[in-house]
Amino acid sequence: MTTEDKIKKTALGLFLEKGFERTSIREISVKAKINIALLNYYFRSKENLFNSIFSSLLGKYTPELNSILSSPLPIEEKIKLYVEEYIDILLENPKLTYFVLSVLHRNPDKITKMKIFQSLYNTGNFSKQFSEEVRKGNIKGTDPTQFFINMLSLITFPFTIKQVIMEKNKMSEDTFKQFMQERKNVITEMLILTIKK
Amino acid sequence: MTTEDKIKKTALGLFLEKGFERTSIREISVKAKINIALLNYYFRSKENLFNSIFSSLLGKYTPELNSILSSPLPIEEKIKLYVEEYIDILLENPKLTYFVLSVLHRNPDKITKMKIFQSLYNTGNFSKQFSEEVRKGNIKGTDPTQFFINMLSLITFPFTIKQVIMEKNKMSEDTFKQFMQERKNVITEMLILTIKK
DNA sequence: CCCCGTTTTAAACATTTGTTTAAAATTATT
DNA sequence: AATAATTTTAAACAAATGTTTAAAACGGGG
Repeated sequence: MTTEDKIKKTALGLFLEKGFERTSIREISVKAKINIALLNYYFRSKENLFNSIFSSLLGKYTPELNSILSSPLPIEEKIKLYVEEYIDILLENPKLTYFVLSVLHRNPDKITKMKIFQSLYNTGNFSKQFSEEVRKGNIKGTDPTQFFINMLSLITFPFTIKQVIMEKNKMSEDTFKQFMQERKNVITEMLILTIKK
Repeated sequence: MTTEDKIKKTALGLFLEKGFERTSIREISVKAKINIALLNYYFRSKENLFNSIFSSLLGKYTPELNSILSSPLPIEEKIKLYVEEYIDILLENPKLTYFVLSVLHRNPDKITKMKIFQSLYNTGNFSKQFSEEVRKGNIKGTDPTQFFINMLSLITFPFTIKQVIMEKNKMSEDTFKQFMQERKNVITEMLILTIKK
């Protein structure tokens, strides 16, 4: 593994675990067993390192989600696939949601500029299809924006309070995973129930 | 206003806006127009100041929400009231949800100890009533835990991505408020639809 | 008016932070 | 093998952080 990759991998782990400000570049360098100066040699700054990592991470997951949303599938299929895929991603990376939120709240002004962010909430195609189905009389006339936010909320929020859920319901890591697997159906059925005539 | 209150008020504003680590005690003291040392005179440390503020803030809102959950109202009424009250609280304090999440992720181990946290997710009474209604055959047999998390997700998550929602849909501050007002019905109807036989 | 507890002040403290420097080591090129 | 370019190193930098000190200012009660 190259030095650059060692840095990125170690830093990602720490950023996910402790957040940006609570992770020092010294901690990264010690854990990655490289000299501190290398951090500023490969990336120009801590901020830059973070952005690089953040983009890589989102770039790893967003294409799959977006391809579902922009596929030619019927809307109910699409919802089902999206929910399942998104939950699978978050089961693989449970801290992702809070990670994204923390970036959002640290740089509240930069949102517009970040393409990677827009691709995470790429509702354009979906909303169009949704409105079309409403027009055709196939589904109930709900606000597409409200609907999409419902879907996002139901999928992602539980992961931000994972510890609370586990604590409250005395779950192990495995039971939580199972809980989220069951949740795929809970969410899908709920969403489809809302739009079904 | 007493010095202590000036500190708490100023610090709360900054903590909400920029988070714990990005807010320095110097910034607080300058903005509150008090000497830095007073911060450690009244509260013993920055951490302590934060905890004090955090408890005050949650203590201001949780009782109302808990009184709804533990009231003798029928479950559908209860859901409606809870959704409305919670959204009203968050409209008044939109950063509250992320604020709580940031505490949760900064102190992932301390959760159990914090009583104030438990009172925020005080599902005991509600789940009991929910199961009872299922037993009586009044509502569909869904998992109360899943249901409560649905409710929490639908209510709180949109506030954590407020900027994204506003940006994406070109909303002003006022249209966002209106959007969340409409959302009260969206959520209530959705939740009741899920449990209605 | 003076004393005493409370409150406020200015200054300094030790650490930690991200970043830079300039030389050394390593690798690649001719 | 000699030179050039890249990578790594140890050390230092300035700035910012939370916290503490010890003296000063304040205010009410005897």
